[in-house]
Amino acid sequence: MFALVDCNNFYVSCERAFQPRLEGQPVVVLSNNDGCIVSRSAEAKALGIKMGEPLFQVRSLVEQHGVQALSSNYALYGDMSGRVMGYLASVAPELEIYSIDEAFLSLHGMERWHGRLDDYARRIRREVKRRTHIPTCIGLAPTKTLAKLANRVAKKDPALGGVLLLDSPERRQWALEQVPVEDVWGVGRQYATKLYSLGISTAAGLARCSEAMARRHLGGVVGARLVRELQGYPCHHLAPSEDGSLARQSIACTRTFGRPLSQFEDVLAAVAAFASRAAEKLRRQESAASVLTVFLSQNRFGTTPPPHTRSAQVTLPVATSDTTELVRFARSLLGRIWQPGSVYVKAGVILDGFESGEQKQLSLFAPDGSERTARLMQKLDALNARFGGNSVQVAAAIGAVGRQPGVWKGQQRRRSPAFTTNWNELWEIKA
DNA sequence: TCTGGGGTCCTAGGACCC
DNA sequence: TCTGGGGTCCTAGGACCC
Repeated sequence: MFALVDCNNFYVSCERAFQPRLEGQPVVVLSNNDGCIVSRSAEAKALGIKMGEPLFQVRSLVEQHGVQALSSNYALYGDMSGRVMGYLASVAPELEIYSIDEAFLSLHGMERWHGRLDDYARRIRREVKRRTHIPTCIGLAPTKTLAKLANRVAKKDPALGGVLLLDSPERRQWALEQVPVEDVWGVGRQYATKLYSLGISTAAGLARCSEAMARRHLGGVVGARLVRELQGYPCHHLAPSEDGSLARQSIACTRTFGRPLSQFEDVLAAVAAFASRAAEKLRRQESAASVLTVFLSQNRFGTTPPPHTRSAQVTLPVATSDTTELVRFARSLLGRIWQPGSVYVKAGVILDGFESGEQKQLSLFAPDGSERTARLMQKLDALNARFGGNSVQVAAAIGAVGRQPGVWKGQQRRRSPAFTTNWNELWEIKA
């Protein structure tokens, strides 16, 4: 039996955990540059504010109803996520951290120790709330896809008290009939449109599909597995994370600038900073990358024909996690795609092609100096961990001498304090 | 005026080989 | 003009996820 634990309105709930005045209020959390809505409280949803909607399009609604709009504070959310996941890791033998606010648990055979699994889930839910102030819903079912579906039903139906267990054919059928097909895990816009045109509008309808039909219309083997999972035959297993961290196969750092940029030095400073961040993440998971991509985008709104994203990629002679080296390659790739006179709104750096364990052995014989570099990078990470953010950077990330630094950075006018992660912004308890 | 930032997996098709 | 039948590896792009 799988359990999916999903935090409700996670970013908003994190903010509320430290700002009780937000309780009961319509609240939204905004994306980078305060651009789009990425998390909504129930009250904000009730006002008709949609997920992913640009703030400026709902400005009047926000003002009219006094919606609290907060800039995102990822240091806070990451820290809160760690607390929730840390507790969940203690309630089941295996945990797969699926995203910042969701985890799959394997509860196989746990009835023996904990009695009815839905009762056990209710206790977990209560305890997460008590420890972190984060509300959750829990779906329990024989497959991951059904656990997602159970979770979704539990979330929509208050009578269920946040927990739904699908342990009989009747319960399962009942739940499948509740859920529109577009809300099934793995069915996006394209597939939903296709399914509706085939007369399939609910999860129950999709579960009745033949394998041939699923293969034909839903991306081959992906669709076949999806239908099997809805029928109760597990095709996806748990990918447990040993220490709570996830080893990624690619690492990206991309941002929309605070304002459009046309000076090479300004964009270079951004790209160098992105490469540095990506290298940091890379070292944290003890990987080394052999493929580096840099891209630049122009404004994609209100222009015809749609403007391009230019990108360039290089395969490195030797996989590395050395910031200075990655920044050097990133700079040269940027030079390749840079077009003087163009105006750019966004850039990004992507690391790929991580080396495997055996390949890493070879680096023992890497050119002289690699060990020195490794020690330097350790010190760099330690300093930045201790003094915060970007205390120590490579020069290119700061920008040319005499230029204003970080002009690519956006504004976060509505950010809450970093209650848990910054000494200067600790939560104050007034006596 | 203002429009996010990460990730995953799979497939098709081309290059290349025998 | 006719011009096999495999196999592998790689990449670009599409679809999905939160």
